[in-house]
Amino acid sequence: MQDQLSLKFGALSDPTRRALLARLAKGESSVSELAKPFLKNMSLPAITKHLKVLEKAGLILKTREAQWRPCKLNGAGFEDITNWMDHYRFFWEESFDRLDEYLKTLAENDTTKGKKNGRKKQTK
Amino acid sequence: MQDQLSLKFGALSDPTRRALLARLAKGESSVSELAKPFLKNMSLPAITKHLKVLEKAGLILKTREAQWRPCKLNGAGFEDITNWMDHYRFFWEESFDRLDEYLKTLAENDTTKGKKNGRKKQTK
DNA sequence: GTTATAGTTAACTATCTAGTTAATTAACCG
DNA sequence: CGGTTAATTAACTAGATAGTTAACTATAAC
Repeated sequence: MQDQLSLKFGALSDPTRRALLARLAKGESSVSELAKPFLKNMSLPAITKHLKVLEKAGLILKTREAQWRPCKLNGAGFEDITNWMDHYRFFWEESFDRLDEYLKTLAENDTTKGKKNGRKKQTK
Repeated sequence: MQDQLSLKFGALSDPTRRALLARLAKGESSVSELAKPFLKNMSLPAITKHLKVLEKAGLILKTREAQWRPCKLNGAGFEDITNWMDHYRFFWEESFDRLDEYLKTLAENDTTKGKKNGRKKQTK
């Protein structure tokens, strides 16, 4: 898995790494601070490795400050995956349209009028 | 790697699978038709496996028609990854803003000295 | 039924991944 | 200096992944 896009998607395919990113989305943080919530489930070297994967993928940046290694999100690192995703956004939205149509059909048989297209993200 | 999001990102972390999706974005296709461009580099069972990964991740749908197994994109399967990405879109866009500002700075003092904060990590 | 086409499954292998513990490097503190 | 804190590196392991070839299933076509 050598190309950047594969490295990035690969990096995102692990829940621990996604959780680390979520934490970093709230602000810069040191390795041990980042590790804290995970130390019940895994060791510090495991976190070091996860961070290295994220760094190689270009999703985070690591700097040095005394004995700490503050990490932060690398916003620019999300560009290419976002661009890739955008090619498929159409299909996803289309699937909403089809759902809309289906619901409208249901609604019609119900003598009720359709509500207007509530396309929303967040389904969590 | 069990959760859906991990399955999806994992599925996307392979260039062959992304190429298969790109092909399917142009329309439904059978397994051997999909496989054709890859048969110089890998066997048909390899493609069967890749398709299975994509199917398990919910990114494609496979049906039956006589002896063929037409595959197509599952638009709805892209929803959760798109939603996940949207949480980070802000950071990516922010990085554009910073770049803008930086370029503006350059433009202003054309005779400048050093770069203030070397962005390392290429974007390739 | 036999043969051809489309695709999957089985069995195996090499490499990668995600974790471990133990040892090591590096910076700071008194 | 010696000790503490922060983090990495090394060496190893279990299990997943991506590929192989060979054998199999299923539908169609004669």
